[in-house]
Amino acid sequence: MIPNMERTTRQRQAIRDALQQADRPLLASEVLEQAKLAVPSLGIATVYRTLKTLVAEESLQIVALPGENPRFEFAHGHHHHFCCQACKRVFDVHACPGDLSRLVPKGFRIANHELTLYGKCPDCA
Amino acid sequence: MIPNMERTTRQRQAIRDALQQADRPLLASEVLEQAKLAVPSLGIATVYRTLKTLVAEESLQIVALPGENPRFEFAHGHHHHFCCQACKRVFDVHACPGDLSRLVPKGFRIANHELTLYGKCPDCA
DNA sequence: TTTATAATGATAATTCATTATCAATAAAAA
DNA sequence: TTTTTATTGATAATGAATTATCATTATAAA
Repeated sequence: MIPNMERTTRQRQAIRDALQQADRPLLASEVLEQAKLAVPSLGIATVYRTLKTLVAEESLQIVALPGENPRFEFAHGHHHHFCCQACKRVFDVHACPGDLSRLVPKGFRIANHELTLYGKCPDCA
Repeated sequence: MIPNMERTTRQRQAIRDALQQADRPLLASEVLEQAKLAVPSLGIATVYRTLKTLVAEESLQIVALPGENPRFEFAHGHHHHFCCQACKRVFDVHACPGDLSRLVPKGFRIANHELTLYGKCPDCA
């Protein structure tokens, strides 16, 4: 069901490249769009298949923003995201607000957190 | 298409009550479950219709957590959410980390932010 | 009450992202 | 090369949330 990628194909390489070269998480549709530049015949089914395999082997992380379809990026530690309200692109934010335990009432135990910033990116500001 | 609620009905009252009495945002399914206690015949279509109207008139806010269906709560200013990994309930967090502009590179302009905390609530800790 | 019609609720339809199907293609072993 | 079979891609199917339909019911005005 999930192919284990025994063979190297142009399609898979193009999908990896698209994700590697983007410095931000990509939607499946964005991966298709980018990878099509290298392999115009690429189909969306291959994109989903490959994303699923890369997630299964923990090479890719899923970035789920509120109310948005999942985005994908190669795993690289704890970080947050900035969503440009103009161009809709999502950027990685490598800084972190740190300990947030002061925000919750006694009794709540924080194990993790996700922060999404909204605004204008440098290109759109 | 979106009814403007000219009439008061038991169903609408039950839906309002469910949302008002919960101190946390509810899924459409949770609204149905709660409101059914008052009006057992209540159907899911009426829940969605009423939620849509209340959102349209800006009485309700939509709370979109990463990878989750939308939740609904009566509007009450800027706040954040805590998602219990055990019971899956979402709690309001009224504190806020404050200014986060230090987290983003020069050129990014932050207009808003959403913070989701994950962990165990007092009941589950 | 009686009447007009807004609202309900069962359920069919829709939407849309994702997955399965399968004949054709291509990677890599023989 | 030739062969084997993993992979592809067009597209049909699926799944799940939400919305539309419409006959029936109930609100509130007359």
